[in-house]
Amino acid sequence: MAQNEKITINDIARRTGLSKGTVDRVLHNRGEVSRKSYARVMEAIQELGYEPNVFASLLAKGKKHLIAILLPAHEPGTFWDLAVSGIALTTDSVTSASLETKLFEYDQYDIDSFRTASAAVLEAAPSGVVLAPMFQEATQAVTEQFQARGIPYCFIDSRPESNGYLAYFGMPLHKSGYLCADQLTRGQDISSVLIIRVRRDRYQQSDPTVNRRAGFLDYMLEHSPECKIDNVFIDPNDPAGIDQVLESYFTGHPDVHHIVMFNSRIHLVVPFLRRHPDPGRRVVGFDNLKANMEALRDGTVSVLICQRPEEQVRLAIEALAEHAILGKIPPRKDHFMHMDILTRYNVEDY
Amino acid sequence: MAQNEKITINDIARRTGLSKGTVDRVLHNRGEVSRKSYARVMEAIQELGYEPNVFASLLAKGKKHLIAILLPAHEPGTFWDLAVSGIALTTDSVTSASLETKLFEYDQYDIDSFRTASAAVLEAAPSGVVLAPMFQEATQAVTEQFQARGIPYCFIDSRPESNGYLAYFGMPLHKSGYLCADQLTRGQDISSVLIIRVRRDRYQQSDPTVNRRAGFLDYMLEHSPECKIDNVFIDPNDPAGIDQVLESYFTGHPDVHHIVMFNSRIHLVVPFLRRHPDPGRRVVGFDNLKANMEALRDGTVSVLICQRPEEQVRLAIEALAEHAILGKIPPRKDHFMHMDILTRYNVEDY
DNA sequence: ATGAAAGCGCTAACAA
DNA sequence: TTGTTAGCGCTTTCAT
Repeated sequence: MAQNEKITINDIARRTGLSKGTVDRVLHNRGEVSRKSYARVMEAIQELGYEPNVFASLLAKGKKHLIAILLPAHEPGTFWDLAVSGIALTTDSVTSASLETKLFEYDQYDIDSFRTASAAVLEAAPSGVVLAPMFQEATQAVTEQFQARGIPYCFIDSRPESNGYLAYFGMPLHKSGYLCADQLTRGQDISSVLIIRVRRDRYQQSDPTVNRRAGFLDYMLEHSPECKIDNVFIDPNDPAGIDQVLESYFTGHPDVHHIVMFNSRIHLVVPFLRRHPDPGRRVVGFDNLKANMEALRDGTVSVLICQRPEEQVRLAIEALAEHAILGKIPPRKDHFMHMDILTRYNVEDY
Repeated sequence: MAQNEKITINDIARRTGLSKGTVDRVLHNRGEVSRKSYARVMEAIQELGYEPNVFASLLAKGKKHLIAILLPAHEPGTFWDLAVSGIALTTDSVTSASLETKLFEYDQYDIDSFRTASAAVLEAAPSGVVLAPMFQEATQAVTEQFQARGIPYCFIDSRPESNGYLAYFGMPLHKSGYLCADQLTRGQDISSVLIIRVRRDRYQQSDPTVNRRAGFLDYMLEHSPECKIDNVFIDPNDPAGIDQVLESYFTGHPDVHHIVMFNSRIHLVVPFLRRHPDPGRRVVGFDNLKANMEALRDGTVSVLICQRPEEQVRLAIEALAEHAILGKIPPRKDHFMHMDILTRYNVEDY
């Protein structure tokens, strides 16, 4: 397959009787080349099987590419904290010599902070940006800017309906709800489930959990149509309130042993569950937050469905890097990541 | 953190009043440098915060590193077929410009073919080798050769007791048996299990499944001590015989609904199971062979526990590459990979 | 023990 | 439109 001796642009210059300069021009088709020369060069490239030497190229241009990462602030122990930790994974030490990443954070409950952060990204004029679509219109607005300036961008976690992105890396949401239901019920008939939800304010946020919930309900309808499904709402910032809500629910429904939560915050209810043990209980949540994993270890949570957010950002960065450095376009746009099932017996090496 | 302007060996040459040549000598400490110069250079490196430019380095030496992959022949649809497919994952297009991989295959049932393949590897004088320890002594023998010649090597899948390897990537075997038992029983009490085993000949092979089985039995002892555990042996090359064995077992034990197999070949019994459906049956196997995944999809197999062999070889190659190109030593030697739990509801995106 | 100099393959600025 | 040339940062050979 590989030529025995490496073909260089010198070889193809000689072969065509043109100069390195001209060859380089056609290689990066930056015009200023006659049709005829162009054709000759292309032909020689084919025949000789020329392949550019990335190292030489990178060395010669000596550019550092900037990849901007635009995400909600990563409070320790949150989902976004996990995602951010993925930035470090791009240590592909070689690539990294010509890559620089910069994190732009915003308050996921404050659309203005998002706008500010977006402006900063544009200001930085990166070669690519990784982002999660939190605020629908505002996201739409920035990405239009990106397109106008020819800056490629990748979505992670979820993905708007728009179409100009280079690639998307995330979990298939509807399916994840389906899987979640199967894990909760173990494929057996159950009579009642409690869904714990976070009260959402009118933040104009997109809510990825609605699809998840839909998947869950679809499964239940198909497999356990008789099952009674209750919903309860909690406020993440009010631990006492959480206790109260659960306390009152469970005194009213001592027979409910199946609990599920569709976002990453199952850990919020763990303290209550720990104080009210129930050997017959089964709890399923999402995402490998540290607090969640701990609850898995001690058995408070039965199953966690995870999506490796770090991998998602790593892959997004890599896609962008390959695009910036080598001009590659990912063959597929949408990359649905595998959903990992975590139990106490396989958490350790995650 | 990063210096504003990139520091080069010229900078440090100038700073020390020495030449590029000398600086290079200390950088790669290849002697021929006076203590004094050495110290001066080291000091300057510290002060200026010099970091080598990988591209320039690679360009200048223009060497291609060869990584040898020494594995059992990858009959399509087998475990090793999956592993081999991981070689392609090392397309880290940048790195790959200076990396070449070569696959050396042998018959896993023929120790002589292994010896021949090993010899070929040594002949090729690679910069690193990835291997799985199939034959204990023979493996010991080659790796000693590797060490003698300063060739670093990584184990995948399993790992001998020896110690000279650069890194190991594989599944925690005992734990995988434990997890397997939990998935089979769903944490509930069960009264009987059938373990299907492959009759092993006296091939002097190492058998990774014994640890797995041990983990499984430990779990059962702890959680379902009353459970009756049967074993049945099949011959992979005799489909008719397989049917017969199962037929006769199940007519004698119609009450056994839990089936498990500790190697990657659960697909061997799938045809029989398909012909004898049992809605109450639960089957757990290992590894994402195509045939296994199919059985998962149609419900014949309930759960598959997988270890991403492709990832293992990718990681091993990368470790070797980093070592060869950049002289990096992986911080950890043993990398136990996460065990993926696959059900019909999350196979699709695997 | 050290320095000088010729590349590695490609890019980009400048001439022609 | 095309050719020439000076690097990019590092390695390596050959003098000294």
